[in-house]
Amino acid sequence: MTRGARRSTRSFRQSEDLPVFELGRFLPYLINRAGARLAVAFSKEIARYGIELQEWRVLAALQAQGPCRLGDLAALTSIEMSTLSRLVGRMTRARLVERARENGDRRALQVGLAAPGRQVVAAIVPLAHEYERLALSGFTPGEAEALREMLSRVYRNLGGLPP
Amino acid sequence: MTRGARRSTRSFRQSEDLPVFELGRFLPYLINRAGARLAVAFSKEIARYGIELQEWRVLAALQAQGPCRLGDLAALTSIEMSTLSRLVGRMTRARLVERARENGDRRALQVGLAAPGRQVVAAIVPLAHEYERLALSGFTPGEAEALREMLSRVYRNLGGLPP
DNA sequence: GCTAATTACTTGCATTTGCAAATAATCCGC
DNA sequence: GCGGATTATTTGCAAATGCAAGTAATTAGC
Repeated sequence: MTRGARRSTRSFRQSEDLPVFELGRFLPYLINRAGARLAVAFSKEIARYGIELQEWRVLAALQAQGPCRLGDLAALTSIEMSTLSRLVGRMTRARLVERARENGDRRALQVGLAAPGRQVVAAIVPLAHEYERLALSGFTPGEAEALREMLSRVYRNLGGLPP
Repeated sequence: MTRGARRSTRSFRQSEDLPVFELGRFLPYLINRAGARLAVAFSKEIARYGIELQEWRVLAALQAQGPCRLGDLAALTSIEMSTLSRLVGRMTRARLVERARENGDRRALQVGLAAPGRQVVAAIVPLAHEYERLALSGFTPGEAEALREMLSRVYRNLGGLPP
């Protein structure tokens, strides 16, 4: 790594042997970039309902899955447990969700949509679909489906690392 | 929305008219989920170089694009400007990057890799590629390329909203 | 060439985050 | 059924974040 590595003076672009990293073809970059745009735009969109993005994620997950444990909700939303714990606390105070200790296992928490939360989801879901349509402008249904499927595969491929 | 909406007692799953939101087919969800897994796993991987994810994003962008302005770097990394300003400050103190006011327009900042930063990128790039390979396990080259291309399209589709 | 508007970044401040440690309830093997 | 793991969630704390407001340099209009 040190052999003949005198810094070239000729060009502006870095060089130092290493073939330039191809950011524009790097999958994590492409995913992050698309996700960030989606997130920023959609956050602003739903701000008028007084809902922030993480809250929407929780609401959407609960609408889709029904009531579930905090841990399940964390897995479902990709929100870290301690963050989620506090988030659900706030959302409970805002009457968006309801919390109750589970019968049977009283360590566990059962989180479900509260009535006002249901109303908010009902209002936002159409917007969400509109955004998805926008994101997929120019895609054939087959392409859109392929994209969904491949993203799921990527997700699964990264699943079994923790041991 | 209030008509006959007595809360059903029979089932556990929510209902309340609204067709259940299909989270598993919702593109923003799929993107966020894959991105979050990638981010968490890769963060841990590079922690042993004392580098955090956002720092890696900056380093990778600079390696790929060469020196650029803070604003460009913000666009390139999807990191918010004020966050990036402070991040680049820390990275400068850590000798990962170098900062200089631009000649010509002295408001602007020119940010480039410093020598130790280059070493760190050189060490991490192979890991990054390994992660990408892992994420794309079971993909044909054609599929991988299609995925990249579709993610770029999604990104572009969401570009022209701000007016 | 002077002033107003714009651009490029920085900073103050209130909040949110994430890790690690704490708490609380269950489970496991005798 | 008792004590030590284990699991589910919460909380303390330091650090990171994002918005809005501030600063500094440049450009535009006259």
